[in-house]
Amino acid sequence: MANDPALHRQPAREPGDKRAAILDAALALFAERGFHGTAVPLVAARAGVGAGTMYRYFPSKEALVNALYRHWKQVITATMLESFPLDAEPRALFAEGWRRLSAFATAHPRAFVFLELHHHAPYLDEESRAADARVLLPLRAFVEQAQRTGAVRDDPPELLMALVFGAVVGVVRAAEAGHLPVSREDALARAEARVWEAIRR
Amino acid sequence: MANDPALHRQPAREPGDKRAAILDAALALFAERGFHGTAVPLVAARAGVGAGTMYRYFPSKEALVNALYRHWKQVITATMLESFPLDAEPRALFAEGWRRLSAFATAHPRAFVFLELHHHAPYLDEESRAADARVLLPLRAFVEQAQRTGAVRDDPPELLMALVFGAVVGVVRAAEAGHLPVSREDALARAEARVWEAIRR
DNA sequence: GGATGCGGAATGAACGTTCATTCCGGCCGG
DNA sequence: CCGGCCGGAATGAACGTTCATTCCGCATCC
Repeated sequence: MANDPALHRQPAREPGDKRAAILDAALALFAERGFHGTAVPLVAARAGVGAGTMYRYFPSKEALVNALYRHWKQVITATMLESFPLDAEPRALFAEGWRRLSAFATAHPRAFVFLELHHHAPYLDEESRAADARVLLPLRAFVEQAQRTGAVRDDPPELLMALVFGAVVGVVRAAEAGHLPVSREDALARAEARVWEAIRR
Repeated sequence: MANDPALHRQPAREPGDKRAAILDAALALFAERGFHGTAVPLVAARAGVGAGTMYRYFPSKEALVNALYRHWKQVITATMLESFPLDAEPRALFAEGWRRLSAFATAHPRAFVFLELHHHAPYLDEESRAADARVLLPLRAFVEQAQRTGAVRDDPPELLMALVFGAVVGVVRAAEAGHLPVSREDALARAEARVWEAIRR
């Protein structure tokens, strides 16, 4: 920002520098105050740019929130799916999936809250909505495979996924609010064992 | 609403009539679009009253959302706590608590979503925040009692509660979004058995 | 090598719109 | 008739967005 002397000594103007600053500021504010509760000039101030500069990088506030949503959805999708050990045992598969989701929530808590808060919001466009399916479909396939081997209960896969993901969100939000007497990592690790008991046969 | 001729022929003006209409309209709109995303004149139109009339019943938009929050928090608190069979077995206690929460979510799905969405929002006042503790503290006591009898795992009670409540929210939201191949009641009933497995010793 | 001027990025004051809130003329029950 | 309640037009503040202007690094020229 303006009080950073380095900016004056070394311009260090990499391209995308400000774009990243805007996305970062928008993530924090949208996660905390919601889309309608966040004024564009406020995002600009937090990003350390002028209000007009926002519109050099994003054509509108809606375009900004969509870009942000897609960016983090893409990160969480890659985190969950990249080189997943498909051939592992169901129990190990669940542990690995949980571990990856926990790692994302721990590394990027604001992004996790943001994605959860803006899920299916009316100002997200088709492309952003479609991004959801890209994670959910492979996950559903894992559940069905685990059910076929008899390791997981025969409830509807969507129900089990809603239950598991809901539990993760509940624990992360409680940790974020400071309601838990243990660290987020510790809480998520303990919850993993509990939730596996919920879905295993 | 405005196109109901009965309103003109028979005033049928019970006291609190319009107040209830306003609260009902606000519930639907706040649950769907959020606080900042909902314009006051829109609430008035949906309630079938003039924009100015809103301010005869609530001094401000903030006062309206606080009244709404407190009303439904009070309803869910009464639903959960009233004449609870304290002396029952832990398994039956859990079943009854789950049944009551499910009944509330089924009877008032918009209120359930609204309460969840506005939990700890910055425009809620101290009184509204304090209402939360009135449900959570007795529930925590139940968990601790069940842990003492050895029926429930010895994880932090807050963690178990976050996990259970998160799972309920996850299932309700999935049902609300039409993502489940079974009805909300059916989904919640199946999930009850699953979640008990998660927390029982 | 230093001065000059150019081009695009950045800026923030200003614009039209939308919002929460106020105000007032009319309407309805007594 | 009259008094209170009501509706919706009016109001000012705040919003998203635009645009005339400034700023800055670099190439060019003397």
